[in-house]
Amino acid sequence: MSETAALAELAKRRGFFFASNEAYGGTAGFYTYGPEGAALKRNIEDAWRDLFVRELGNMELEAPTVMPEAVFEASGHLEGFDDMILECAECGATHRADHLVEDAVPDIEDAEALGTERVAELVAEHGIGCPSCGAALAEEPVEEFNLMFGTNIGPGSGAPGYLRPETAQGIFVEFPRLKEYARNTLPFGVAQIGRAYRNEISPRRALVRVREFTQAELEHFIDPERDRPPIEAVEDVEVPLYSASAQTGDGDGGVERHTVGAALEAGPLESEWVAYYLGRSVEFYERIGIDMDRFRYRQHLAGERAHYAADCWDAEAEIGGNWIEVTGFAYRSDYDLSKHGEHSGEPFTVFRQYDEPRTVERAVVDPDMSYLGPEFGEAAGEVADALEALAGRDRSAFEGDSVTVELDGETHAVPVETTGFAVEEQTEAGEHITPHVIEPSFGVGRLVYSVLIHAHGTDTVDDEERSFLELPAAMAPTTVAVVPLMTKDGLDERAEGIAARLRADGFEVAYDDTGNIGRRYRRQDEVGTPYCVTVDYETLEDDTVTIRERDSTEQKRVSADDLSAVIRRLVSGDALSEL
RNA sequence: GCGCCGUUGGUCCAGUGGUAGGACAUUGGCUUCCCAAGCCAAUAGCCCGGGUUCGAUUCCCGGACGGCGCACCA
Repeated sequence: MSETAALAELAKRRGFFFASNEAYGGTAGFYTYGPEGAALKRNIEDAWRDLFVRELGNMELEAPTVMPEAVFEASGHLEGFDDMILECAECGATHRADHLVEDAVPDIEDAEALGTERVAELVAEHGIGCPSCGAALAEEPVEEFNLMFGTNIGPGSGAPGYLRPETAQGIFVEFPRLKEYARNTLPFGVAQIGRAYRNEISPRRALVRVREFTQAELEHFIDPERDRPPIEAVEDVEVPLYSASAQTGDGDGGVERHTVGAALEAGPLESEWVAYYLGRSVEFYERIGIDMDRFRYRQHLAGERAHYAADCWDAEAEIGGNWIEVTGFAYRSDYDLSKHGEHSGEPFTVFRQYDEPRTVERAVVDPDMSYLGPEFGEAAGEVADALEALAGRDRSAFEGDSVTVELDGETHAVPVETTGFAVEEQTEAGEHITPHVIEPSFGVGRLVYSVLIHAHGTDTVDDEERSFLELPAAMAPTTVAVVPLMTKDGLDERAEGIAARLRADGFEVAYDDTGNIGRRYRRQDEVGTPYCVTVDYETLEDDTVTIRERDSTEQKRVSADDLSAVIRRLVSGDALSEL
């Protein structure tokens, strides 16, 4: 059985994840995390939060999943997530109509912007045929397919809304308030863990491509001219880089390991900020249990990156022979905030003070409206505006006795003394800038899946095959299982007492007294429980128990009183053999 | 979305035009002083709809779901 098939079987049987709504035939693209999976996912999210929110000093928010249409008009999703689909009546294949037109007509590069009707006309005019079977497509309608789930906000159909296709917009749209919260000072980072929705044409491969998924995103707002990441914190971190040139065959074609510092100096890393987060993320992947030998950072190819992304890398994990994207690291520049600023009319900017206030000379006017009014009638206001504009661009026009402005092809002469023209010195403390954004965007479901695939293994213990999940102790759904050797002579009562105490001390504890002891160990191995505590006859004599380690199957006897402290040490990384 | 293949207890599979069988798992009992052991018993299934047929889990059509390929993946 392939590793993906083996994991799918395990995931279903042991409650990690499974297709949703199976009682009703199932719904493609939706998965339910079972008890083990929900716990693992939560632990991974907490690890992410611990690093990207707490340790890096960022803030976290929680925004709605439904947003009004205007947000996606601004973000570009309404247009950009909309595909033009054209179906061939002959063979039934569907094609991107805009791509067909772009391929067939040399001077058209963005057919999508032309609209469906025009694209349909172009298909007919150029006699474009079906790439699959060659049949003429002239009679086929070009249809829109939007990857966003639409809904209505409020009764009726008055206010269209969409389920967000990425969590990021929930942060961007709140920027004006968030910058207030951040006391108008850059840089600051805002994180969010939440659901996003895409009505994928073809959901595939378990948790890899689904229609509802969890993202953990950080939007780090910076002043592109002044802010630098604390790169020294990560410059010695080694990162496996799969550069664009390696992918296109210019390089040696493989993954190269560099330190962040070296890769910034000599390439292929370009942006310090992206490099910083690549370096930071290594620790995260290691902590959650990604096998770093099956992991790489892949640089986007030139044609692959979004038009606003200056430097873009994906973190990819190898699963069943395929590389899947688990994180996108993008330098989004000021694209998102600028768009929301333009569309909303609100200031998506931060005031940046100059080091020293600057004194600038500025030509101003203060027209005497009691003259302009009677003289120019209803055009007076426009004349005044024209004077102000003229003062800004050509103060020499005000040197004579009269100044001439042109309005709708008509020239108007205005006596200079009525314009209130003056050159003033003004002090400017700073300017409004639109912050740039660095966005590490993690797909939580894909991380859960990668961690499970990488952790899943089999070995042989006492001639029996064993299936186990080598999860980091801190990620495991259950930290410790308490098992009595026998369910008699009071061993089980004693074990229940120990389990209760461990629970009171804050551990995720399982208690199991069914079947023989080996079976119970294997059960815990299979869901990744790192430690089993066994209560045996010696426990009754001297109050000691054994701790069994999942990975080595080795055991060590410790005092029941020390149990919580010992397990705490083990979870934080101490080895059982060194206790 | 298209094409090919598939869908049988919880899981993995066998099988059949006369409504099914195994393995593992699960539960209970016995046994057992540390790694899925053994014995006994129990629970539990033919994806959905329509058609053909005396009778369909089996054949045909459609749908849902899954795997792979193509397309798609701002």
